[in-house]
Amino acid sequence: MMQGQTRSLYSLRKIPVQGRSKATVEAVLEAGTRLLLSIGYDKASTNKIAKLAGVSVGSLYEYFPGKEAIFAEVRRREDERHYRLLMAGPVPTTMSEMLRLQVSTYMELIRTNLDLHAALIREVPDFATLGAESKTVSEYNSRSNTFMSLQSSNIRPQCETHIVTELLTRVLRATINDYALHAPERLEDSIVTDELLDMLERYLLR
Amino acid sequence: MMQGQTRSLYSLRKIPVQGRSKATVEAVLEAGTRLLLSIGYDKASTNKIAKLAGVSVGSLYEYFPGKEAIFAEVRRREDERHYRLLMAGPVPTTMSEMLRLQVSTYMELIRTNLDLHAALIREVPDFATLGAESKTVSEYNSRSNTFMSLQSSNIRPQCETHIVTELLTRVLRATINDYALHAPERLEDSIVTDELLDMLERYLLR
DNA sequence: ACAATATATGAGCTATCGTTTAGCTTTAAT
DNA sequence: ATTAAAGCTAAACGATAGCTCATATATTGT
Repeated sequence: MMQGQTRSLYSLRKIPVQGRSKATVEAVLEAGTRLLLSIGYDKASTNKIAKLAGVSVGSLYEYFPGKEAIFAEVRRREDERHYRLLMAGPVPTTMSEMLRLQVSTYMELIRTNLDLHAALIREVPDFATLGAESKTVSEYNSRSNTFMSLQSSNIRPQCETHIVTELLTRVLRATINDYALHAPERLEDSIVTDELLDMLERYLLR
Repeated sequence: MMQGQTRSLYSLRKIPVQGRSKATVEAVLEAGTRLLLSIGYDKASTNKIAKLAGVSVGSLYEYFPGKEAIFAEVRRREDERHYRLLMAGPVPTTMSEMLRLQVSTYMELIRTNLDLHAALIREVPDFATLGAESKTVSEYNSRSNTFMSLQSSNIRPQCETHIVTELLTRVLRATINDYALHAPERLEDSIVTDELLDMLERYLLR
């Protein structure tokens, strides 16, 4: 009499196999994004999303357990795009290049769709996208880990390296997010990028 | 035939004058805080808040235009507490002391009521508390501005000082917020405070 | 051709949302 | 003592939320 496992609020309920159902899912994601931008997270109900998508609510619930899952999926795709951008350019060879890659890539990601990212940062918790690591993500992570262990001797701070790495990552992401939400015009100002980078470099390097 | 001005969604609709109405407002704020912690922002409705406060919804709407205003007020009070903490200790005399004051005070503020602050950071937009600057806040700000202009010659970065100040402020706040939300246990680790402070100092000072 | 599976529909359910209102009680000022 | 202002109550409104289900159609594999 056991029911099926309790499913995550943030993942697909079932994966579409035929073409039309894939189209349904895409339409829902598209409409969800549009509504997120136009009326905001709170007022974007599943009914409205389905209507705008030209799909029945029933169909929506076939694939998504609720609206959180819709936006989590939108975010997941942006994350994917982020990692692809990180992999796209030349491979960094120095710590300094690595930092510059991180900063400029994340800035670029956000700047090319500022409103969407602002909404995602505000509304979609990042644990929503935890779990299922895509191929791109795990590939990047292993590349990154290898790089870090090679560079570890060039790092100034004396405390445990994972503390340092974590700090850098958080400062970078949180700060850029903060600008995106509260002072987006600054993201156009290369001085801010430069100063942030300068700060991270001075901290990290001898 | 003009209606009264459209009021802010985030400020009190009318200020309580008698003792019992002050008690009503306090009870609402208290209940709001409790519900925010127990069931979260989304599910904390005005009806539930009123019920828990032992007050009728009507009374609640007498003073608050909606639930945003309730939480905005909670946040305003925490902000006030923040500024009072900043003013409480000895006045900093060097840039380095100033940075340490900022970091340790904000950490302390958050750490003493982590769950509440996490919820506020997540849910209550900070523009909600804009406008009406309390006496404490404006007093602190003028003290701080005076200090900064005295110290400006000791600052390393060459770009405009308001860019630098803004960057420091954002890095500090956003990073600590990020730890509060995603890795609160780190806030207990003095190494993190030290490293963050180190980063800010190295950036700012010669 | 024929099942079996996948997909789509949308009316309609229950619950709760935010909010107003009419009437009642308490307090303060004269 | 009277009265105006301040405060309080709780029922009730319409709107909308999330979600299900009975039914129907499309696709697939054999």
